[in-house]
Amino acid sequence: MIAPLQQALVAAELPVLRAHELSMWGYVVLSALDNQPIRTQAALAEVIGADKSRIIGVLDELEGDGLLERTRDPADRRARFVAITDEGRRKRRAVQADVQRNEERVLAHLPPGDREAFLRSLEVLAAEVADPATRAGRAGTSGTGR
Amino acid sequence: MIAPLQQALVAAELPVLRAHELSMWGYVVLSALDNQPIRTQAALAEVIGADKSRIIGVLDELEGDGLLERTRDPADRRARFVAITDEGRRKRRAVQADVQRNEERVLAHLPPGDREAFLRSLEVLAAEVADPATRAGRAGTSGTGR
DNA sequence: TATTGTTATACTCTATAACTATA
DNA sequence: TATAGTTATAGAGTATAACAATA
Repeated sequence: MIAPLQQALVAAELPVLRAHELSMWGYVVLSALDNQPIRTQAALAEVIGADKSRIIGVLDELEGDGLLERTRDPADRRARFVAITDEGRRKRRAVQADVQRNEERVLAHLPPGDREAFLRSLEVLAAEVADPATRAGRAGTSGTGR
Repeated sequence: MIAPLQQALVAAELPVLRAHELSMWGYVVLSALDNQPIRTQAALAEVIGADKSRIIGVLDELEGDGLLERTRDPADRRARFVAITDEGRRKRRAVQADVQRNEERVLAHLPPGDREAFLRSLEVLAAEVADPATRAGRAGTSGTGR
């Protein structure tokens, strides 16, 4: 049941992102950087659950649009700080507002009590899968195998 | 929040499917056929939200494993009936049992009330995205259904 | 030798467009 | 001409491997 739901949510959000000239991953990156400062690109990649090589084109584009800045770490000249700019923050929040409007429309037909419980449950479950150790022992869904 | 959740659920179910030597789409097809009889491959493809050309390899494999049968429609020799076999039904239900065990483990940490509301909401939302006409508030499918 | 960021390559899914055989 | 099923081709997205600079 979750699969078609996510599919529909993504489909509903794509036009919003396109209107702001932002890719899906671009939005994910800006959101991660707006939520907390992240030092290196590798750390950023891990936070958003992507491969480090996968976000490079995204970072190039965001930097070209002035939405973030990359600066070399003087202490370790291999690494690059990556930080969201004020303009990036503005754009991220504008997009987020539109996206949330979309989501509220989807949730509009749930009874208020169910709706609250649904969102609360989503947070619990998302935290659970993000870090299985946070909840009671060994959920065991982390076997990525490779 | 939904994206990583689905990702985790799929990741958790892949080993189950592999243990039963069944592909993701194979499971989807068997489930659709077990829920209701479907006449043509095109109709089946639409029910599961896939392109008609995409399920052919899946059907070939399922048929080779004796999990479903394809027979020509005598009235229209272009079309092929597609029906799940008893063995297919057995396999589908065995897999479903394992999959549900997985899902229950994920949901185990929700308070009972939230858990019920969560599943209830999922059903509402899934139906909503599957058939947007229901969004007007249980208007039913009285009229010309497409 | 190991690590950060980068580039290049290969693989998986998916969608689209031809092709056949019937109608 | 149109349709059901099939096959072939092309594209997006992703993962993996090789690479350069620095440690």
